[in-house]
Amino acid sequence: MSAAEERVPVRQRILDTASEMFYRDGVRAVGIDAIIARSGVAKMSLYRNFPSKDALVTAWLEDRNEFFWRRWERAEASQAGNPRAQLEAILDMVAATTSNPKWRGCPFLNTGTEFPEPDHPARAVILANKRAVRERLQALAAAAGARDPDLLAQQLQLLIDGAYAIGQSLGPAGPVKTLASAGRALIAAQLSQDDGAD
Amino acid sequence: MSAAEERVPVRQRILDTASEMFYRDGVRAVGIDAIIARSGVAKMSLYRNFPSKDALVTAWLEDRNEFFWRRWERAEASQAGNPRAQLEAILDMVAATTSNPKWRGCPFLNTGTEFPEPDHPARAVILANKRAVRERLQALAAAAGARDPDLLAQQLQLLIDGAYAIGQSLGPAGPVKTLASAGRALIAAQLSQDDGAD
DNA sequence: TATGTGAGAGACAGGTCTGTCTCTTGTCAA
DNA sequence: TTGACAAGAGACAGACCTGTCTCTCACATA
Repeated sequence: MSAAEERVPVRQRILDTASEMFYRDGVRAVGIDAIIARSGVAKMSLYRNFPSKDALVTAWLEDRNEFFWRRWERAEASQAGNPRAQLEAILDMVAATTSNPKWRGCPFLNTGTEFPEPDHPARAVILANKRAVRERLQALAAAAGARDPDLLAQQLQLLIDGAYAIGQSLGPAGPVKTLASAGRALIAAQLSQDDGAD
Repeated sequence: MSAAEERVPVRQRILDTASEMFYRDGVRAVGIDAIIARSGVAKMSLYRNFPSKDALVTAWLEDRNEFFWRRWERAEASQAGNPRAQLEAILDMVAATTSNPKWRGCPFLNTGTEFPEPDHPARAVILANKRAVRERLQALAAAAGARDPDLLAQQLQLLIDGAYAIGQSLGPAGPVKTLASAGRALIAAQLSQDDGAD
C-alpha cells in the first residue's frame, strides 16, 4: 500500500521525462540512458515499470491519447448542443495547438514515421487515435446535418493532419488561420442548403 | 573522362539503394553497412562519393525534390492554359501518389520528423520544397482568379500534406477521393463568382 | 532495533552505429 | 606489358544502444 504510493511518482517521473524527450527529439534519437540520467532514476527502476523501450513508447502514446481526448472533450463541451459550432471549436483547438512555438508535430504521426513496421506495438495506438478522430468527426458532421458526414469527416481530418504535418516543417507561420478558414469553408459547403448561416 | 563514366554508376547505385531503404524503413533505421551490403559497393566508395551519412541523406532528398517537380510539371502541362484545371490536376497527382500501396509518406515530412534539429542540413531541402509548393500553388491560384490566392494556396497545401501524412498512418483507404473533392470544394469557394462551372 | 523493500548507482554483455584505414583486384590506356 | 587508378573487401576505433545484474542505501514497519 505505502509501497504503491512510492512507486507511482517514479513511474510518473520516467513517463514525464520520456514524454518531453521523445516529443522534442524523436523516439529513436533518445536513448534509455538519456532518459534515466535526466529523470534521475535508476535504470532498473525504469525496466521494472516498463519491460522494454517499446513498452515505454507505447505508454507514452497512450498518455498522449488521453491528453488529446481531454482537450477534444473540452472543445466539444464549449459548444454543447450545436454540432456545427463543435466542429469549428475542434478546428480552433487544433489550430491553437499547432501554432504553439513548441509544436513539434503530432506524436502519433511522428512515431508512425519512425516505426513503419506494420506490427510495431505503437501502431495500434496510432491507428486507434486516427480512427477515433474520424468517427468522432463523422458523428458531429451527421449531427450537424452534413449531406455526406463521412466525406466531411475525412476532409476535415485531412486538414487537421495537414496542419499537424506542415506545422512541423514550416513552423507556426501559416496553418493557423488557414486551417480554421478552410475547415469552415468545407463545413459550409456541406451545410449550405440545410443550415444557412448560424 | 572514362574515369567519370565509371564513377557515375557507382554513385547512382548507392543513391538508388539508399533511396529505397531510407524511404521504406526511415533514415535512422538504415545503417551505412546495410546500404553498402545491399548495393554491393565498398564502404570507401560510398564515403568517397558522400562525405557523411548526412550528405547522403541530403543528396537523396535533393533527388526526391527533382523527381517531385518532374511530376508536378507533367501535371501542369496536361492542362496548359487552364489554371484551375492545373490546380485540380496537381491534386489528382497527389491523390494518385498517396493511394499507391507502397506509399510510406512524404520523404520531406518524414525526414523532417526524424531530424528535428533546426540546423540539420536536410532541413534546408525540406523547407525549400514546401515553400516552393506554396509559391507554385499561389501562382496558379492567382492565375485562376482566386479572391485570395495565398489563402487558397495554403488551404490546398494543408490538404496535400494532410493526405501525405494520413496516408502514412491509415494507408490508402480514404484520402484519395477526399483530397480531390475537398480541394475542388475549396477552389470552387474561391472562384464561384468569377468562374462558375468550367 | 531488526528486517524487508523500493530505488539509486553503475558495471557489464553483446550488438550496432559512423567513419577511417589498409590491402587487393580488375580494368583501361599508353 | 606496364602503370595508374577506381573500386571491392574487410579490419578497426570509438561511441552508443538496449537490457541484465549486483551492490548499496534509505526508509518504513513490526
